[in-house]
Amino acid sequence: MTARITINDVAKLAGVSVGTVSRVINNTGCCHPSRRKRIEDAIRELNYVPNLNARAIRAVNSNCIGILIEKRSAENNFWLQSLLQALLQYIGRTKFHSYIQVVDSQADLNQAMRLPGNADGLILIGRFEADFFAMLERSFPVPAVTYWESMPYANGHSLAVNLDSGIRQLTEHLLALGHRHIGVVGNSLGADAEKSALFLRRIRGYWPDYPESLIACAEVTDHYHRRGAELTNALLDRHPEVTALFFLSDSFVLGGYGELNRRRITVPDDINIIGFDNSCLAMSMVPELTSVGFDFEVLAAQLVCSLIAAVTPEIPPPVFDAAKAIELEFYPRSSTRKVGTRG
Amino acid sequence: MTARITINDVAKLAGVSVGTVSRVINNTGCCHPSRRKRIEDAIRELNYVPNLNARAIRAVNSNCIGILIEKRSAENNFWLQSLLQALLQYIGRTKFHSYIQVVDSQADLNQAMRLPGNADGLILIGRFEADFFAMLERSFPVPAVTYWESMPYANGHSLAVNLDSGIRQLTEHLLALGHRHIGVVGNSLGADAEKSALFLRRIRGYWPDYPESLIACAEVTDHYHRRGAELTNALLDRHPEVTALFFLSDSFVLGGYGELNRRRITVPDDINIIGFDNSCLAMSMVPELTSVGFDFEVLAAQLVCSLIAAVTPEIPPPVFDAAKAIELEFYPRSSTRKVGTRG
DNA sequence: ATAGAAAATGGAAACGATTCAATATCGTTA
DNA sequence: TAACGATATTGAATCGTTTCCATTTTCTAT
Repeated sequence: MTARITINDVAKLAGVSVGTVSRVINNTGCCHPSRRKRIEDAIRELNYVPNLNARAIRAVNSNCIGILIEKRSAENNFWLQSLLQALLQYIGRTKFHSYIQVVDSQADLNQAMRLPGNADGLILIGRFEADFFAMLERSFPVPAVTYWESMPYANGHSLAVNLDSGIRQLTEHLLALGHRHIGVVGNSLGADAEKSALFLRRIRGYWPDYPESLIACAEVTDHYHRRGAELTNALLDRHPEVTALFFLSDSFVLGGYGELNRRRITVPDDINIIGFDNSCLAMSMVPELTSVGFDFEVLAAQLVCSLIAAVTPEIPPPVFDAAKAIELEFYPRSSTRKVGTRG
Repeated sequence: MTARITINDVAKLAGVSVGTVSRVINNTGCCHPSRRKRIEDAIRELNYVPNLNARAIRAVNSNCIGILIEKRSAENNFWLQSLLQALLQYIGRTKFHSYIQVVDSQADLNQAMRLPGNADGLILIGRFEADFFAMLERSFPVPAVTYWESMPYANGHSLAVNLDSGIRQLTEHLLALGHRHIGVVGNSLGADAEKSALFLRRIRGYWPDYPESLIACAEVTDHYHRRGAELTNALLDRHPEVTALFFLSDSFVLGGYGELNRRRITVPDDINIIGFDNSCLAMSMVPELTSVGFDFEVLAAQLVCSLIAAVTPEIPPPVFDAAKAIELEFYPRSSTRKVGTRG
């Protein structure tokens, strides 16, 4: 385990001072071309890589974005992977680098001591406790962004989400295909509650008699798959006439799908299904799942852009207008089809 | 954006020197109880959090484990999430903290400049190019562990995997249930090739006439789900007599499952299916997927323990014998059942 | 009460980078 | 050629921490 190569080694080999090397690396100030070449050669020859820790201590900004994921959000969901991928890809196109950290917002805040805290700004994914924000504000006073849930945090900025327009698109899609008996399977907690309420209001606008019993929601905190199967089972017993199922979270889809297979009900021939989240599951299933959800590339771009804007006030305004609400996109795929038609 | 609180602030408030504060925080050396309490109070009052960057520069070890994920492995697979979760959980029980970084092993190695490189050791997930190891060896001379694939890297250590014993368990399970016509769906590239070869050898031990046409493998680099459906389709056309399907990677399961649904073939009543990887998909499907794969908690423990052992030679030998090959576990679930029985 | 050992503490160097003030170099013009 | 401004470069201070060494305090045993 040889010693790590430092900027001093480079300076010595190139026969210049460390300050000059630093300036060449960061492209700040000028440098004589011949000298610059000598330094760059030395860097290449030694395989020098700057120590980002040392840089982060001294420099005003570390060019690092921290991605904090709430622990529970890291479990039992299929969209996280897609979002992370999009975030990392977008960050990769900027001058920033990033690290990911999973934090347990409920646990003893002492564990927060483990936060590297060298980031210029934070992207928060999932729902954090208020205590956590308080700790963040005191101990890591850097800008932060999230979406959906607002942040009780001075340096925090939350992107608004236009949930209702997504629900509207979905409702209109199903109605346009000729569906009337649309069942809903989901959680009665958290975001799902908001979704089902919006859906109910929407569909009653078209069909005032839509019965609440078509909505099969229960309090679910784990075993989403199994509960998805159970809820689907109960719903189909209660309303055998349903022609479409709306799963409020993709986590419920697999269970519901299994129940359909058990009953030898085929998608989309016998029944249409639609998900929510646009997770990787939606694209991986066969037939592919029609879904409402974020365009993760857009969401990632929004989050990163508005964070960078907050971190470096001198840069021009971000590509995306952070003040504008994020729209949910509608992704029609092969799990929905006009009623009565066959593939 | 107030200034960050440093160890100096704590020392001033507690009326001691920074050295003493540092010693109290790190529990190194002794400290008078009354003074210790005063310091701890000051830390609490100021919400002081040590700057891990500064620590990492000075200290011989940063108590940080870097998790490097090869980019392609982060896409289109369902086991990564389970493994990461297990890794983070296990690391959380040690004195180490961690960061995750997705690196594109194929991209210009300049992007490697973005590696924080403050880690005491690295856990590598996925298949990296040889160039990457060379870069790692020169620029980040810290111990690293991975599994399955061996590492052409001086400081690297790869845990061996006993693939064959996992295949044996699976084969014996299916034969014990009465299956003879077992179809295989998977990739003809990479690890899947190894798996199918081992399976073929195994099953011919019991059933010498097992025809190679039951193995439906093709070169797949993306759209695993769709290819899974296509391969399953072709296989069922060719061999309508199959009573069990072995999916070499869980990525193929969703597509295959969709094809079964389309044909109104029910699992496990009409056909049994078995996966490989023990991904979160296996537990999320209904019926739950019988699978062969790593017990991710064990794998995570092995990886972390052997890395920690490499990082701190003075600690007692790890809980797990790093020299011993990792066994694949067999997880019987409800997607397999004795032939001819009904639920 | 006191010597000596043990424990606790303070002060300063060091880690590897950036950055700023001071200095050196260069090219241009009077 | 000397003076000047512009540009390059150096050297040192600095960031927040750990760690070493010297010093002071406390404890124990005579």
